[in-house]
Parts: sequence; structure tokens; C-alpha cells
Amino acid sequence: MGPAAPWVLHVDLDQFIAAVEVLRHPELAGRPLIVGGRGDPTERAVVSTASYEARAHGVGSGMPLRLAARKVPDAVILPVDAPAYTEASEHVMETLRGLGVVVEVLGWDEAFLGVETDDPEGFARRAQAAVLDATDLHCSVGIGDNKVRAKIATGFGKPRGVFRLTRDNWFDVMGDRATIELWGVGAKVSKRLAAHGIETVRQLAHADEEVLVGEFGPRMGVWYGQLGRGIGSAVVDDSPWIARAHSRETTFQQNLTSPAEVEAAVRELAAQAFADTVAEGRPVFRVTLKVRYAPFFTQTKARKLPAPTHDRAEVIAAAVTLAGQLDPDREVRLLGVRAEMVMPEGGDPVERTPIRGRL
DNA sequence: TCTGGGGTCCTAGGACCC
DNA sequence: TCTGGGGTCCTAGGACCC
Repeated sequence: MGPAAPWVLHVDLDQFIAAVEVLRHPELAGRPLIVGGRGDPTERAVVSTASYEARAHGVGSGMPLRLAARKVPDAVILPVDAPAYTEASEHVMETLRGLGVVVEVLGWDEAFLGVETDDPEGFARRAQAAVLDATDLHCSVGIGDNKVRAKIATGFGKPRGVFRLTRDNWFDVMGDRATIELWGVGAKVSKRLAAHGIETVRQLAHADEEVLVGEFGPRMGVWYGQLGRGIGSAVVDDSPWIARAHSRETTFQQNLTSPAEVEAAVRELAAQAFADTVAEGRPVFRVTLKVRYAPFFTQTKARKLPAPTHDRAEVIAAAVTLAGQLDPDREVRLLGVRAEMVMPEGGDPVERTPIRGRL
């Protein structure tokens, strides 16, 4: 017998945030549960997670909390408690590492596993059992011959299931589906593809690369074609995550109407974003200001600093300068300040290996 | 119905240089 | 007088993900 075959598994906790809340509040089991914002449906906020009972009424992640509350009047609405989810997530990830495989964390509730086995389904079931035993949380597992296929496979396994997606069944499973079902294709790109007569995954797979490159550019065009064929990296990398940037943004419950209000808010956000970067001991090399005016219109302005700096006042001053370039006649509903950091090696973050290129 | 907050990477176009 | 081509840097903004 030869060596065990390498597989990529994608583990995704089922309704993670809602499940963590139910563990803390067992009396909520079986009730429609919505977690979002500060738990107040009269505020500007969106749904982070809805339980399956709430989803049955058409509530989903990203939906305005106000609308979700209207759809499910008897729902329990809880505020987001990030520290609690971080703690639960770390427990899950530690459990997965305990299985003796490479674990690449993607977010609070999901991870890739690099596994050498001749029985990936058996391994997936053991992983589910281990997570359930350690944390009382259920998860679904996608099995793939690369990350793209493993990630997409998970959706077919939900809830609490296992699904395998490889080059052998890629077109059987995905060929006739809409391009928007691909990981990395959203509303805008699927529409631009449709304008070229590309509606399905199979059509994307067979699309002329020149057309894709002409529409989306040399990297994205090629990448979308590969997505259509289910092609992607199979390298599961557990090296520690190094953030390229930190940002702080706030949506105001009441729009800001004066330049003085805007400047004060920018100073506050810049100070917070700066604090997040210095906490890592790295200098800031560029500051970006993001503004959303009312009605919905988003603008960004960026300023590269003369040299990477650890100076708090310089970072704040750069943000304030950008704030001075905003339209004084429009109301501001959201402000964000992003501090980009020089990488430890001194390179430019935008020169680093793109995540998409690795998939 | 009315759209969060934290991230990632890519592209276009102008400025500038040789 | 009309005007090359290639390269880099910078800003602005787009799109996507969880």
C-alpha cells in the first residue's frame, strides 16, 4: 500500500454564533434567535447570525436588524458578544489541532484541515465527534481535492453533514449552478459575467480567457476561469496570521452634519486604529479614510505617509487632513479609518502573496 | 427593507521619470 | 510641431469574504 492520499477538509460550525448563545441560554433552544448589533432592532445594525428557526422566516446574515425584527416579531434578539465567540472558537480550533493535522483558521467558525488519509469521510466524522464532545457545537465538513472544492462542498453538507467535491463530480454538482454560487463571485461579478452570456459554472469553465481578462483584468480574469473549473490551491498553511492593516469604523445612529463633528470622530477612530497597530509593534505607512454619505454613497481617500511611522500624532494628522477633503455639504452616516502596516520584513503589504492567488 | 464592522486583494488612471 | 514607449509610484475606488 502506498502513502495515504492528501485531502483538504473544510470545517464550518453550524449557525455558530446562535449556537454559542444557546449553550449559554439553554431556554432559547428551538426558538427563533437573532444576534446582531447591540441587540436593539431600532438601531442601525445588521444580523450577524440567525438560528435555523429564524432563517425559516427569511432572516439571514447581513440583513438589517430592523427588517429582521419585523419579519420575526417573536424572535429573541441578542447583542453580539465577540469575546464569547472568540473563546468558543479557540476551543474548537484547539480541538481540531488535537487531531494531529494542519489547521488553517479562516474565521471564528471555519478552518481548513490538511489531512493525509484514505478515508476522508471517516476522518470528517471523527472531527465532528471530537468538536461536539469538546464544545457541544455541531459542524459540517466539506471534503475536497483543493480548498475551493472543500469550501464549496461544506454548503452541501449542512447541517451536521459531510460532502465530498472533487474533480470527479465537480461538473455534476456545480456545472448547472449559477456563477454566484462560487466562493469569490458576488452579485456584481455574476452580473458582469451574465453580460457576456456566462450564467453557469460550466459556461464560466469554458469561457474564453481573453474575454475574462478583457473584462476583469489579468489576474482576476484568469482566476475566475479557474474558479469555474474548481481549480485552486491545495496547500493548507497553519502559519500564524499577520494582519496587513487595522481599521475602525462606526455607523452613526444620527448622521453627522458639521465638519467639526466629522473631525472629532475621525480623530477618535484614527487613535483607535493606531492603537491596534502599535500593539503589534509595527509602523503605519498609509492611512485610509472611508466615508459613507447619506444616502448610500461610499468614498475612500488614502494618504501615504512620508515614511513609516510609530508617531500617533502623525497618523491622526494624516486622517484629519483626509477628513478636510470631504464634501462639507453632505451628511455623513459612516466613518472608517484604516491604518496599513509595514510588514515585519519591511515589504509593502500590497506586494504580499494574495490570498486569492493561493486558493 | 434599508443596508455593520473587520478584513482581504485587484484595477484604473494620472503623475512622473527616462 | 507633434509627440514614442516603458516603467514606477500614488490615489481612488471596486469587489469579495466572514
